[in-house]
Amino acid sequence: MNDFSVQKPVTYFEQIYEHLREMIFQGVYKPGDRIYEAKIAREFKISRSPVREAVRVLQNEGLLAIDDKSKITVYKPTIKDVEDIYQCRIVLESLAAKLTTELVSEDELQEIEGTLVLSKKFLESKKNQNDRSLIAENARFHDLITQYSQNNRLQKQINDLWSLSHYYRVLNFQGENRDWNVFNEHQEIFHHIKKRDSKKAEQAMAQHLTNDINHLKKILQNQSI
Amino acid sequence: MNDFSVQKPVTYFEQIYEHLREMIFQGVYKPGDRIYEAKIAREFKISRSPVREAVRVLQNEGLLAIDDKSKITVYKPTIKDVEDIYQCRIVLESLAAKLTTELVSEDELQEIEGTLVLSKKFLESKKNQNDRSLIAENARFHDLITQYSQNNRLQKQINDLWSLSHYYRVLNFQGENRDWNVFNEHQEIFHHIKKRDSKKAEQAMAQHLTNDINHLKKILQNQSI
DNA sequence: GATGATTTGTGCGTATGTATG
DNA sequence: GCATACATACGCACAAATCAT
Repeated sequence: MNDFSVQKPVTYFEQIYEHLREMIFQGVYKPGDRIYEAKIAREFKISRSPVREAVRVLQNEGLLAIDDKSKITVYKPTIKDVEDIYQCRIVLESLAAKLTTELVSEDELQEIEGTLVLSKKFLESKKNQNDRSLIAENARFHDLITQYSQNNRLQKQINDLWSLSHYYRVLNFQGENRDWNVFNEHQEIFHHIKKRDSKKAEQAMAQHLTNDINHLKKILQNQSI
Repeated sequence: MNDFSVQKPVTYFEQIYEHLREMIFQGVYKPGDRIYEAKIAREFKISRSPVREAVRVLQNEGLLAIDDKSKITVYKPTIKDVEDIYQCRIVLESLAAKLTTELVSEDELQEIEGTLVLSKKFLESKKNQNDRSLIAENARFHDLITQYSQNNRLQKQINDLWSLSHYYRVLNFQGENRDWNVFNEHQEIFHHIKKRDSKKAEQAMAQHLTNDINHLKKILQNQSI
């Protein structure tokens, strides 16, 4: 007996949707860049129909903007937008931290701890700035806490916001010791989760994200982006 | 000189998107109902392309579900889903109440108070159950508070959640005096906003929504929907 | 501006899959 | 099982709007 079963082929729509998302996250498409339906369709040798559908969805999510002349561009958040996004993230991710503290299993705790161990390793061995793997590990920390909250809707809401602030994630680690500060804040959050103190976990998450946005604002002011 | 300028014609896509949303809200399409792209296209004598795009977007929002056989149905939340949605609404709408308290103008305060005055009128004159205008006025109360928070992202997040729980909104007013209780809770929230006590406004909103979901769960258990 | 090349909005046909008798 | 009806996924064509020359 085996578990083989025929899978639904992934539609072009889904593939293009994921692809565009990835391109935006990885910075291949940068904020403000123009996107062409037709060009993407040609690139993958498919018709424009599935591409159009993907574009509409990404626009609804906010990752793409379509102006009154139907010009499609990659979303470029203003500073005010980023502040708005963070205000939402603060309350939603704090909720996630609270729920996760109440529900997390031992195995899951280990998973979270794993990201901290790795982060520390990266930090200590790090000579170069803007280490991608560190950023990824930090993202994973937040992501696991979101997942373990066992609230699908919360997960989607947080993910959407997360996507929208992708552009600023890298900036967040610039400046004196912000990387180590983030690490310490993550450790504190984890500590409270492990101690099953949901109230403190919630507060630590809120504080962490508040620090994030404050730090980000300081950096953005300096380089007047 | 006048301010005339030519407007972009509203695309079929947008019109269909709004239309489907409305149909779902108004209960013309009920949870679980199947939807046919082709049928909608025929109904409005347009092609299926714009309809497809609208359907994709609504699926992404969660209002429509597309199963592994591409069958399109109206989203039917489980009780767990509703609880998840409310957990999110509680933190987001509390944030909205807080922000609005800090930012609201005198005119806007009057707008909010207006919904309370109308609600009261409807309640007192009401002999029949499930008064549509009362429900609409209550929705407007929440909507104004969300708007006046001046956080666009928050507004979109709350609106999406709101859409997803539309189906249960009517149930919320069933049962002994729940309609009056809702009114009193709204009045309390308004009171704190007017007094510019953002902390209390926030708490009152959280309490109100907590009462809502508890009431809803009680009703759902009884009729084992 | 006028012209030609793109690009988007929409209509429509075909292939493939699913349900039903 | 088979044939028919119908639904969706995708490709393609055309018109109108836009942009560059």
